[in-house]
Amino acid sequence: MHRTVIKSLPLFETMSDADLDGLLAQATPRRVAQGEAVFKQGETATSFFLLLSGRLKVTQVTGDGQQIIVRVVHPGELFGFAKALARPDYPGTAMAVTDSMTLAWPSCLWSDFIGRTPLLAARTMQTLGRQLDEAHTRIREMSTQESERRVAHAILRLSGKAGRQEEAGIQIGFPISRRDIAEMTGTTLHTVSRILSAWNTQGLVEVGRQKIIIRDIPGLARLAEGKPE
Amino acid sequence: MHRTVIKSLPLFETMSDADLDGLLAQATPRRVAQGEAVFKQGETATSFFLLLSGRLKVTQVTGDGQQIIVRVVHPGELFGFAKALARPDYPGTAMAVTDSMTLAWPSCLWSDFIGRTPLLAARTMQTLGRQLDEAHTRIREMSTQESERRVAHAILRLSGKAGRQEEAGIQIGFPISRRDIAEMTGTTLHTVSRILSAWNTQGLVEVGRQKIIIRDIPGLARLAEGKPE
DNA sequence: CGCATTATTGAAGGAGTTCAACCTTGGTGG
DNA sequence: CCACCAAGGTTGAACTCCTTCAATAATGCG
Repeated sequence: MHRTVIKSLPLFETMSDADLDGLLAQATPRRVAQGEAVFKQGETATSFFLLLSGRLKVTQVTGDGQQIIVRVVHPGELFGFAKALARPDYPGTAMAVTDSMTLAWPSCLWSDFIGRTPLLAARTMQTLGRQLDEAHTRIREMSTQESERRVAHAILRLSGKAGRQEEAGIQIGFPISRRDIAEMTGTTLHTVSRILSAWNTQGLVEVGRQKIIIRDIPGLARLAEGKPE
Repeated sequence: MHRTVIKSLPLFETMSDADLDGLLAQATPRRVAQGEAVFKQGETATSFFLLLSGRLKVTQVTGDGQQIIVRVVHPGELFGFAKALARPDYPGTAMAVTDSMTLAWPSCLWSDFIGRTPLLAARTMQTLGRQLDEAHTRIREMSTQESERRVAHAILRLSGKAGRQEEAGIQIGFPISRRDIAEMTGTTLHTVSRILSAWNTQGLVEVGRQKIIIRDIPGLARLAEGKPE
């Protein structure tokens, strides 16, 4: 039933129809409503997942209650593969920011999953590598850049991954709050609010409740690069 | 010649002697003097490496010349496996902080390398996962903690990986400057200097030129956890 | 319609950066 | 062998970006 969707994903493109069917036979589809969690930080990792549609955010909470957004999961991406890290539990909480569809496999099938096609293992490693690269980018930005540039970078990244062309500009294709952006950039919702308000006045973006439309991508990019206006 | 050393690494423990010999036959050993680079950021990734002895730091430079330390490589760890990310170039510079020994394989052997033993692929993925986890920890710390706690965490982590028991306490087993710590924690060498001086006065550590001896691990741990003294 | 969630904005305060000057240490070469 | 110098380290003072605290407004869901 999801065959055609999955078949079109780069992750599975080299897999034969028979193998794919075998894989799908063991998967459980699940609908996740907005605001609902697929799994919670610290829970035993019983499954790993593929996001078919919608959007998730993966968060971590620190001992003293502070929260950060570790990753945004886009359709076609694997998530919750704690077994790859040889971890018994999920390191974060995966929550739907829009109504989403996931496919779940039991964790014990992980080695089977990546053993099936050598390419699948390689692809997964590449995904991991890309995430690592992104994490290092965030670290670099947090170390060296002021918050306005970090927010600009974050929004540009989101627009690339989840941008929808509208008349007014490119809109981030899922609800996103000031707090979310703050948790992605290592600042406070107050600072984000001030920055977005300023950009709104300058005509760079158009903001609303849980909504951001980018009107001037090059302008934002210039800000992100730290160039003078 | 390095057989016994390598054989004892967890990475290769399940490999047969014959396979190991095959692998070693294709590897090139190389001595790297302190301060010398194994590879530089942006260079074409012609090889991937294993650190036999010594210690490396992997750094990245931003467009505007700011530098951060992405990772410290300890003996027995793989590094420079850009091919796993399907990257053509090295994302950072690997520099020896002590005289080191490395083993290099041509990049084209990477798929052969991880294909040889399924376990090797799994292990590499776990390594990648651990690095990702560590990166997220750094992001979390940089988002939520003041610099003193971050420095405490960084030093505790180093002492765990490279600590040497001395009479005065546990010494970090390689030369490390204030600047290095600043580049690992996202602050300035000035701030690190002030923090270490204060700790020195309090008897938590004993500092010297490129040298740190930890005298009170529990005390540092308490600081790292943000507990009141 | 009411209330919770999200967002805005002002004011005050502080942690850390930046700038700057000076001190230490160890290695090198005259 | 010791004088010098570069690299590493310390420390003060000013400043600033961002957080924190606080109060108010807008939005949309039940």
